[in-house]
Amino acid sequence: MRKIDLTNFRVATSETARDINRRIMLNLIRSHQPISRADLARHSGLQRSTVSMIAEQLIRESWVTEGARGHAPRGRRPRFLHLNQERVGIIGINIRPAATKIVLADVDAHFTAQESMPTAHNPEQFIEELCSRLSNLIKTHPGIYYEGIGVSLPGRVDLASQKLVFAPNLGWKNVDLKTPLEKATGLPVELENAANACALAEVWFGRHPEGVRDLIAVTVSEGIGGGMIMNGQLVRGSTGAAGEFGHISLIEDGLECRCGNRGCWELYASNSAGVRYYAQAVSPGRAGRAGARSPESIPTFDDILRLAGQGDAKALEAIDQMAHYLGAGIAQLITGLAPDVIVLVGEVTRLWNRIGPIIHEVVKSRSFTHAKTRIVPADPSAQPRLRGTIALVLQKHFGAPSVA
Amino acid sequence: MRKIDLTNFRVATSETARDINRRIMLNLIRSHQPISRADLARHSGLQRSTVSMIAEQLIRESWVTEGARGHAPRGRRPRFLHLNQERVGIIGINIRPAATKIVLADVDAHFTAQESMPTAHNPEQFIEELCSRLSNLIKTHPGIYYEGIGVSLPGRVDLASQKLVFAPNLGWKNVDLKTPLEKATGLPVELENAANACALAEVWFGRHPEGVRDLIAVTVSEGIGGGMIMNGQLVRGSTGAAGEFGHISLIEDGLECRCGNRGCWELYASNSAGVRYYAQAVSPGRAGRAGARSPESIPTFDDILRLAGQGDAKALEAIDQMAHYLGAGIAQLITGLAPDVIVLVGEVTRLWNRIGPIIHEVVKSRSFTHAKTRIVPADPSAQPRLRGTIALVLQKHFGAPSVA
DNA sequence: GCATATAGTTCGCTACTCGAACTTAACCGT
DNA sequence: ACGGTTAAGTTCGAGTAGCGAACTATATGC
Repeated sequence: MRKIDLTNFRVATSETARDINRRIMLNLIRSHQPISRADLARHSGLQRSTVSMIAEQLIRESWVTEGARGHAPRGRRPRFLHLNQERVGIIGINIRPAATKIVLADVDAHFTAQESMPTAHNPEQFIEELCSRLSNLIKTHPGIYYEGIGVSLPGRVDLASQKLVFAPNLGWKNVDLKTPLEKATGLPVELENAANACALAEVWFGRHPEGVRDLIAVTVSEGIGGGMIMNGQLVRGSTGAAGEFGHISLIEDGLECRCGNRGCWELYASNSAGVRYYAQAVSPGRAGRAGARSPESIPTFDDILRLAGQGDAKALEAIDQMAHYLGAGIAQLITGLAPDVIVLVGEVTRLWNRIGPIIHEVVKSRSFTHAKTRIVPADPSAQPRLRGTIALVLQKHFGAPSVA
Repeated sequence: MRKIDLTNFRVATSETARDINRRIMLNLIRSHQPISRADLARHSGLQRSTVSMIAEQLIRESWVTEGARGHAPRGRRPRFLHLNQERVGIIGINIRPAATKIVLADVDAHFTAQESMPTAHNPEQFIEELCSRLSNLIKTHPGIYYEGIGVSLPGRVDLASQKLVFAPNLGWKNVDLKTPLEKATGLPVELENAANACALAEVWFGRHPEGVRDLIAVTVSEGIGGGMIMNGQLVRGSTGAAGEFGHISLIEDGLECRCGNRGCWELYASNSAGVRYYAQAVSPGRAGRAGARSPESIPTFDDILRLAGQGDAKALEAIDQMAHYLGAGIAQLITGLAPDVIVLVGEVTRLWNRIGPIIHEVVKSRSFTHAKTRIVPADPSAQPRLRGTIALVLQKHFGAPSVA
């Protein structure tokens, strides 16, 4: 039960009922397609007449198409409905320090076009390049209803201004991406933190049972990020800063973090931590700064993953240590938030066979709660960040209507 | 934007619009009373005719009464509407190990009757006694529409079965309170964990600005409990176990907790911890179990609070240490969840002048986020747990309708 | 070819909101 | 005292939506 927000509510009009039932229909078609009108009526509890009216509307707006006739043992054969894959185009943009990916996706988050571009250090320059690529993408793919643009960012977005507040890995501060992109394309733009995008992707496209409404995505890369879905909706906190699990402190007097705190989770379980563990294992004497060594000799996290995959003892040790602390942090999340699912996102999940059992064991020994949280790795080939950007736009049509 | 739950949704009927607008009206009247129909129309954006229809309905159902005429500089004078204080009776029950309190409250959570009873060790016996007291309460207060019964419990309630899963301080396990109480009174019964009840009380009756939709209540007594409101609604997690912040681990290899984990927050910041700190300060040699001393010599937490209030150095030291760890835990909550407000509930808030600054300082040094979380003590005279039980029932009529 | 079963449509009824027109009730200046 | 002005509240016809019964369309099987 939600409290009505008197600073921001919407009254019901005569069209509200249709809006609600329309969204329910869209969702039922999405998850049961192909499906007949009669089955929709049975699943929803609405009258067949009402379902027919709504279906007609959805077909007119080409959200839905009427497909082949179905087979029935007796009686008139149903006419199946399904979502119109061709109609909807959603543009997803994933901005990362190394590169920015742009995709064109359909309603099922299948990518029909993909391209990559460098992420410029200068935001103005980057935006200019991005806008021209977007115009070009739209021009070369005509005949599509573009529903909007979703953007995933390595930083937090301010709720009120919709500006990127701070992205340490990009070196950007207070950048307004929304306005120029909307101007250049004429499409609505939704911005979201990368971890939040991953959480959305899992809820909307992940292979979780219906009824999973509390889910946490943990992104492990240079740092650790988090995205939370509680009661079926994204939790952003008062300013959009909720989910910064990378900076919860695991160790009271632990290592100093650039955030000002000590013992932050990401100092012990991120890819950077993995690199540090490996460096210490290789040369225990020179514990500490990896920067003290010459650049060539510093292995990347990818190197360590590869070595670990090949059975290198020291790489495995580093990975195991990371896994241990991943488990320790995840145990905290389970204790405090008791979600149905925690999804891990990041390169390290490639060694899930190795780290999965370690994580599960640590969690088991440290979280007493009766919550039966499943801990699973995200499929990296599914590109969770990009799929999240699609979910961001899809939500507007498939999400519960904002009412009261 | 919420995802529609296809396992549990409600379609809209022709009455849905009325239901939505009715709830909005009730909330507007609640927060602006006394208010005229015309002002309601202005605040809601509904037509005056629609407002009049709804108002008529609410008056007929005696949720609302028409009060005095207002004054206007020009034109017809408005007829003010306000909530009908007399009509609604909500019964609140707060079960604690020491005693159980029963209250009868009106719409504004003002208590019109209060009584206390011992909390029996045997749940069956307790329920029997409670039922007879409730029947008696209802009999002696006729002419009231009883809307329901809210119960606050020192333990977690299973979401599906609505049974009390486990209440360590009561020594109860798997107790079904709902069914017998509903049978005895004929009223709907809502159960909730005490910390969740406190969070609800703050959101519905607390003096926070409208628009506070993310709030955490932290209850400090023998242990530490937590209740979370995110996006304006209670977060219970997959099984109802969300909010067990007392068992997030602050210190990796800290003290062993009965939960099986180590370094749990409540071992360092609960009243029990305060008692331990004091014992250690008084006789540093015999660190550890307070049980080794004779019962008379063991000061209760209340004693320590009193001593600290009188300026006793060792009591103050114990309280300060508690405050330090309260701050450390709260910093974690702010980092991870970035709520608008954190409300502290418990006897220790009586020394807010002492502990407030310590908590704020620790939080400031440990949570880097840009979240501007306010940390405030709950007013103990307001009886947050009991008011929460009222909110629990009030929600049903004043909360957003469950739609889609 | 007729009984039966199921899918989908049509149509009158009811509930609801909108918005314009109308009624009611106050104040004010002459 | 009286009409002008203003705002509150009511009435009523139009539009939108869901319900449910009756109806049409189309399949199977004996």
